[in-house]
Order: sequence, then structure tokens, then C-alpha cells
Amino acid sequence: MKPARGASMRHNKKTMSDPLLAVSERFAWAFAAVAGEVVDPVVRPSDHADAQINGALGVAKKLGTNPRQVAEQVLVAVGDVSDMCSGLEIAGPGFINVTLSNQFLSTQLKSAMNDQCLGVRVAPIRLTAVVDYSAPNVAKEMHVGHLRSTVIGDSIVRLLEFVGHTVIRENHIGDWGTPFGMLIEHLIDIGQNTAAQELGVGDLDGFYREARNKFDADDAFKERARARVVLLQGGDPDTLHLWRTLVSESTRYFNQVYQLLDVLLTDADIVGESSYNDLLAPVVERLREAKLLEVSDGADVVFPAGFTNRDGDPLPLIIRKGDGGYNYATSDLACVIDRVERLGASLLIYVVGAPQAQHLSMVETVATQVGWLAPPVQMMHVAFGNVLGSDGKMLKSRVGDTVKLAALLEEAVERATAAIAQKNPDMSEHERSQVAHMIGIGAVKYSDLSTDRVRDYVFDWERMLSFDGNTAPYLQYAHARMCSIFRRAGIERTAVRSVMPTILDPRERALAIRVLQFDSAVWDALDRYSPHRLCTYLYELATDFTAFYEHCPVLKADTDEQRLSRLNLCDAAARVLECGLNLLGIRAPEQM
RNA sequence: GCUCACGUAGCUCAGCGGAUAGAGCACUUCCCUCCGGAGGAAGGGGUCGCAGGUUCAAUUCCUGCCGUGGGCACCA
Repeated sequence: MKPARGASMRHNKKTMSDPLLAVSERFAWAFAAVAGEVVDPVVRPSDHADAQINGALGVAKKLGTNPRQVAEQVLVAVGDVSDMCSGLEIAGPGFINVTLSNQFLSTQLKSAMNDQCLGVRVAPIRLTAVVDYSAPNVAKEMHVGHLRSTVIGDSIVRLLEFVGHTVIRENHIGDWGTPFGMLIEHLIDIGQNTAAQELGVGDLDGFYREARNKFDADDAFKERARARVVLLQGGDPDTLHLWRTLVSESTRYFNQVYQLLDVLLTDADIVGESSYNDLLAPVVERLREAKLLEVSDGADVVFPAGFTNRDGDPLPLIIRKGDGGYNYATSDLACVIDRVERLGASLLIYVVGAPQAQHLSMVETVATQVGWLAPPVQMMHVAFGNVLGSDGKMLKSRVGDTVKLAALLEEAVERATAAIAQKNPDMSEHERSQVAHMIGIGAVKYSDLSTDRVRDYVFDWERMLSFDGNTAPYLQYAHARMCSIFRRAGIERTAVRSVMPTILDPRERALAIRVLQFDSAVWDALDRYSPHRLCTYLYELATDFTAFYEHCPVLKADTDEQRLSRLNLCDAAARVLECGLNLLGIRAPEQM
């Protein structure tokens, strides 16, 4: 499985919202005419103009001519582009610097803002995608590892849906396996009511630890636990009833966390490992029929090509353990079958930590060898790194335990509450608590989403809650200021949407161009399954807005026409910012 | 040992084939106090881990090395 990159969903639709794409499209045929074949004009953002076209250099090399000469030929071939570009200039070794026409920006902006998706292209082919994420374990506390999977997965789900794909969310909770013997026996020992209470208040780790301690210390208990596993797997009704208590109390708790975290997951998305029980035996059978199954050290295994162990010998994927039990490879393969054959999915996304890369790659290889996975169906590992403390090591609590996710989120809201109380003491209690939730949770999610997911990142309260820099509060603040202008103006946002904006000032231009690039930003994030690309874009948008706001008076504009035009720009920026934050799963309050 | 990631400014991070490598924080010096000062301008600070290679062009692609972290058969 290739590490997430390029679902290659390209499209063709009217004029691209992003001016750079529009320029690229317009110049493509001129380049083809000059080069004698189809070449990418290589249109890029530029420090020297609105955009620069770099394609001439490559073409000149191929043709054995002078790049500046090629550039000149391209300019002749492209003909009149004055509807799009107000300036074209050959610079340096053969770059073509492009100045976009103000009129063009104006009409593009109008048309993008008339679009429900704010100019973002819809997917050319609508896929059914299964996104596998979050996956906490029953009777175990959720921790920062689940935070990453949940938050990144949630954003990917929103992005996929936004461009028109059908998304099936799957929360593959750990609700099966040998630990349930001891957990159920412990449940019996302390009584169902006590247990439900303990789990209900979220002391999952306490419950688990007690069970574990007894298991390790008490041989009789250990024996009962083992016997209980057999009963559970055999479908004993009483045991199943106890098991369901554990599962339902745990999922009730997970839902509290999901609600606090403000993600889309619900009970309907839960597909526990147990739900694949009936599909495990067929996995073995089908592998056997395909003649891929071998017996090694008493276990049923498949040796996928290209994997070796530390001795250089072929590395097996264990399908059925020596004791006859199944393991996670079996259930992962059952998942592939289920998703492809029953759900008809063609995109299987796994938002799982980077350490699982080899395992998932082996599963993919086996699934491909046996024929369950074949183009156009593809598996995609959206891997992520660890959350580190300020010491550069895995984030731990002061006592040295793993950090409870629920506690971390509560602290985020508390810190945000304190910050708002200090900065906006006039806000009502009710409103403050709502806004504090949006800011605190937004800060945590954004700090998780805003750096390249494959890298580890350092968790830092002060930085993530800062109103400066690439943070959620900064973006939310920028949005609140945009909204504030309309309150002061006493004008409804929608009232300025029929206005055709006039783009003149350099800051108006910069802001307009940025707004129009939302399309590219969304697709860029989606192509790489990297929400941080969208974060970077939104930060630049907010920065451009700040510069605009600083230099271009809106309410005190020179003329009514300019005032309306600038209000229109504010509205556009606010809509894109809100929509972008929403795609990250972050709320944008109108006041804060 | 094999293998997969990562190594960019004091710190935290962007950029990943194109013209002088960016941001925030921290630091220095100013400005304003104007539609939300939770401001603005300027400055210092980088041999983009090291060495080769491909290319008109490499922080960006390839190879090797060094450093850090992960994975390498019955726990998921």
C-alpha cells in the first residue's frame, strides 16, 4: 500500500476557480503548439508577479533553443488573453510573469461565491470510500493516539464528502479477544451495577487495571478468565449478556468524548471486531482454496512476497494461530472482503499510526494476491506520528501515565474559558461556555491537524491556544472580526452577495486571489490526505485578510460602491474561512 | 542485521524541481493607539544532517553515510 498520495481525481469544469489553474489551462495549448507535444506550462505562485509560468525552460531544453525565445513564441501562440491577464512579461532566464486582470479576478470571485462549494470542484468520479479511524478499545481509556486518528479521520471524511464522494465511516472498536475473559470475570466479581457505574463515569483504565492485576496475581481467577473466553467465543448467552454490558458502557463513554471533541462519529459507525466473527473462517477457507495458505510452526499463514524477518527468512502473515484462534490480520482481511464485496467500496482508507505500516502493507499484499483487492479498488494508509511532550518524548501525564483524552479535552476548554473571560469579560456566561468549547477544542484539533501528519508533533498548550501564529484561535479571531464588520455596518451578510466586487488595491488583489485558491487548497489536502495543507492555506487567507483589513478601510471607504465591494470581499473571506475550518471539524464563532 | 519514516533559523513548524529558502514564538529598534491592539513597520539569526549523482535548474529527485524514532511470526 502506497503511503497516502494522490487518489488522482482530476476534473474538468468550466473555468477553474483558482486563477493559476485557469492560466495553466489557457496556456497549455500554446505550449503544445510551440513544443509540438503536450507539456505542462508549470504555473506557480510568484514573488515577482501574481503567478509565473516556468514551462519555457523545459521546452527550450527539449528543443535545443533559447528559453526566452520559447517564451516569446508562447506569448504569440496564446493570442489575446487580456480577459484574464493584464500583464505578461518575460523575465530572467525565461519565466513568464503574469499579472491577472482585475476584471477577471472580479468575475471569478463572483462566480465562485455563487457556487455552493465556494468554487471547489466536485470529484469527477464519485467513489464509495470507507474510512477506518478512531478505533478505541472497550474497557480501555482513550488517549492521545486515538485523538490523532479521530481528528485526522474526521477531517478526511468531511473533505471526501465535500467533493461529493460517498463516505462510510467505520469505527473499528476493539471489542473482542482474550482480554475479555478477565474483564467479564472482573465484572461478575464486582457486580454489574458497580461496574456500569465505574465505566459510566469514565474510569475505564481503573476497571481494566483491576482485572489485569487479578489476572496476574490470582491463578484461580486466571483459570476462570480462560474458561470465560471459551464461553464467550462459544456464544454462551449469559456471557454474551455480560460482554454487551461492557461494550455498551464503554461506547456510551466514547460517545461522550466524541461529542466533546465535536466529531461526526456516532453509534451507527461502530463496527467492532466482533462483528467480523462469522467472516473469519471464510477468510481461512478462501485463502486455502487459493492455495496461498501454508502451515508454519503450527499456525496457518500466508507468506506475502517481499517481506522478511530479522533472520532474512520469509515473514508470514499469521491467519490462524497455533491454538486455533484468529488474530488481527484475519479480521483485517475480513474487513477488506466486507468493504469491497458487501459495501462496494473502491477506496479503503486506514487512519492508523505509522507503526502499523508493515502490517497493513502485508494485508494489502495478501488481499491483492488472493484477488480481493484489484484496481480500481485501492487501499490507503493514512499514517501519523506520535504526540510528544515538551521533553520530546511520548506525551505522558505528570505521574507518568498515558494522558487521558477526556481529561486533556476538558483542560483545553478550561484554559479557553479563562482566556475568554480575561479578554472579553462582557460576554454572557452561556455564550462564553459555548465559545470556549469551540476555541479550546478547536485549538487541540488544529494543533493536531496543522503539521504534516507523518511527523511526530510537540504538544504545547500555550502555543496552540495563542491568538498569534498558525493556530485555531487566530483563524477563529480573524473570522470573528470579519463578522464584526457586518454587525457594525448593520448590514446582512447576504445583502452584499449580489455585488460585483471591484479589485484594485494590492491587498484586495492578494485577498481575492487567495479566496479563489480555496479550490486548489481543498484538493491539495485531499490528494495527499493531508489536512495540514488546508490549514496552511487558511492561515495565509487570514494573514491576507489582516493586511487587507489594515490597509483598506471598509466601513470608512471612499465611496458607497467601494464600501459594498469591500464588504463583499469580507463576506467571501469569511465564508471560505468558515467552510475551511468546518472541513477540519473546527467551529467558527461569530463573536469571541 | 534488514526495513520504513523523519533530520530546514535559538524553539515550534511550513515549503518538496524553478529567479534572493518562509511563518509564528523568542530577541533588537521603531510606529500607531485607526472598522475588535488578541495591532503595524524594520532588523539580526540558516553551508535546508553530511557526501556524491541526475538536471539548463536540487532544500525539493536518486545513491551512500551519519543521527533519531518505528517495525521485523502467533497482543491487537
